[in-house]
Amino acid sequence: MSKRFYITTAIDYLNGEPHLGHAYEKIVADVIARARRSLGEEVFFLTGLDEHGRKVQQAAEAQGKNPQQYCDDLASLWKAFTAKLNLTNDDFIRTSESRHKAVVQALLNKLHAEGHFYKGQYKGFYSTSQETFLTDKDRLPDGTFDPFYGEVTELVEDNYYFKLQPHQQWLIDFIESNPDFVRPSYRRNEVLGFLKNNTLEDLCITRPAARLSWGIPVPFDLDFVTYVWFDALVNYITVPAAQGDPVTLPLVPAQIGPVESKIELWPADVHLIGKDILKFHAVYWPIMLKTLGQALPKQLLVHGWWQKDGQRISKSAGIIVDPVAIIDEWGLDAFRYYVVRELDIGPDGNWTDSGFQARYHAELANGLGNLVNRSLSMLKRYRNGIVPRQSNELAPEVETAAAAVGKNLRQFELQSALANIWIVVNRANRYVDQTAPFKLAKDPAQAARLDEVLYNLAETCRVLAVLLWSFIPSSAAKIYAQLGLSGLPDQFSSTKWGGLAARHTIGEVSALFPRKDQPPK
RNA sequence: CGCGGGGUGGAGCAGCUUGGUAGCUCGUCAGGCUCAUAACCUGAAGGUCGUUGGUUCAAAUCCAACCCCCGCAACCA
Repeated sequence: MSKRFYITTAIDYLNGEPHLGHAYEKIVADVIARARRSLGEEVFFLTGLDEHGRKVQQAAEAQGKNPQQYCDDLASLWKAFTAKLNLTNDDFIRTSESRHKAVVQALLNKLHAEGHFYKGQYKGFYSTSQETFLTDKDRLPDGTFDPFYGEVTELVEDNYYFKLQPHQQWLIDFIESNPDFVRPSYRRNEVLGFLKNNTLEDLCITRPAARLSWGIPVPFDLDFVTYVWFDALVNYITVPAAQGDPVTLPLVPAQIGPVESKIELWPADVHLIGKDILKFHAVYWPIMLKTLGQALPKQLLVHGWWQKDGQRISKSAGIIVDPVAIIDEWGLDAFRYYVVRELDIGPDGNWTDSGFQARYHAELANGLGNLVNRSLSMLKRYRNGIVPRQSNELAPEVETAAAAVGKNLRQFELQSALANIWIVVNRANRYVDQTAPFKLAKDPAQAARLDEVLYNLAETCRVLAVLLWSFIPSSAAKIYAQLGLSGLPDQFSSTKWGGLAARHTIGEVSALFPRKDQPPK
């Protein structure tokens, strides 16, 4: 068995409900995963939750729950959300799971034994009421701390530190010699700029258990729990280990569950992350992996943030986009389509309700939906839904576009892929006008020509379903069903022209994306 | 001299890596069509591509300087 294409998302910190940003990242990952499978690769898609840390502990206490119970309750909500998004993840990691603890502890022991850690003192200003350290950035203009923090005292505590400084130079060299390691390139420049202009400070990888109990105990010193970021990053390798990936076995001497599969995953092909956590993934994670003797991930794909109406998303200010509400009103595929079409992977984007509705109507309803509807309706009406013999008039253009889409998908250019798909949609709509099948139908002498036109339209719809599969799978499946085809349009190779057989009978026709000119309420 | 992102017809964006008729969606105006989800198609108006200078036969695209906007505490991808 060969190594699978392994793609991960960031694991979401469990202190609230999923919002637009979470949904976006997961959908992008899912589109990439589906596309790779469609292109014939074996894929493993991982997402999950980051559950440890002070904020979770506090939130649990506020609700009178123990942290595990609090996490279990919220985790079921988040898992339901992945289903809501129709994600095809192959596993779902939770950092409070025993398999994860086992791996984190094994890695800590290994690194400790090899001398990568040392015990040192941390000195800082500590707010007892908020249970947090403050820095100079937290000071008010007059130098004091906000009364919100209560009594602030200078506190000294022991912690374990991970030596990073020895790793700075090779990491710079690695990033410079691997231009695709961080994408887009401006994010790569950002990391290089940081590494070249700063001396790496050692990473504090523990917290005193007396102060923070909700974490993974440090196996060689039970007075401490693991720092959440060290804990969280390891998730990417926990799952390969749990799946029996041979290259991770040296890290986990103890078996951590049923390991019959031996799926080869590591190194990850893509870590899809937000721009805010780039440093953890581009600096700390590579160093951790290198010291563990593991290969580095092939690529960090860094996406931007969404704004809403030009303003930063903010729960406290009520500036939010609730993905569940949008999906319930407009359908999942409309949501999946919009976020991928509107925002390229990299820049920040801006959600507006009017922009969403404009794309829904112009591109999904009027463009794609109407094309399928008019094409198949005419086939139904003029030929009783029976596919005429093959005609290749649109084949060259459709195949050219399909090739471009295939290339886009391989390179994670999802926005461009959709643009190329819509070239086909627009071409086919123009074709209807140019050939006017509704006029041909009135003239018995034009029957052969009408057959040609109807075949080209139906076959174009079929190819569109295959091209659209990764993005809007339910709608792509609906197109296949309306064409009377069994199975799913999930193999890119079937974009090859001529898949519809003569004399095949299509299914029932209905609107894919109904217009909503009078929005409810 | 902190770091980064951005400034393209009325709105929102793509194009810039690998210089060579400025493209997309919406909106506006005029026309066509009637198969289809008041959908589709055609044409038109509208841009000194932030400013200035440079490289070049040729720059939105490369280089330099400058101007303006946004993000970099927390909730948060």
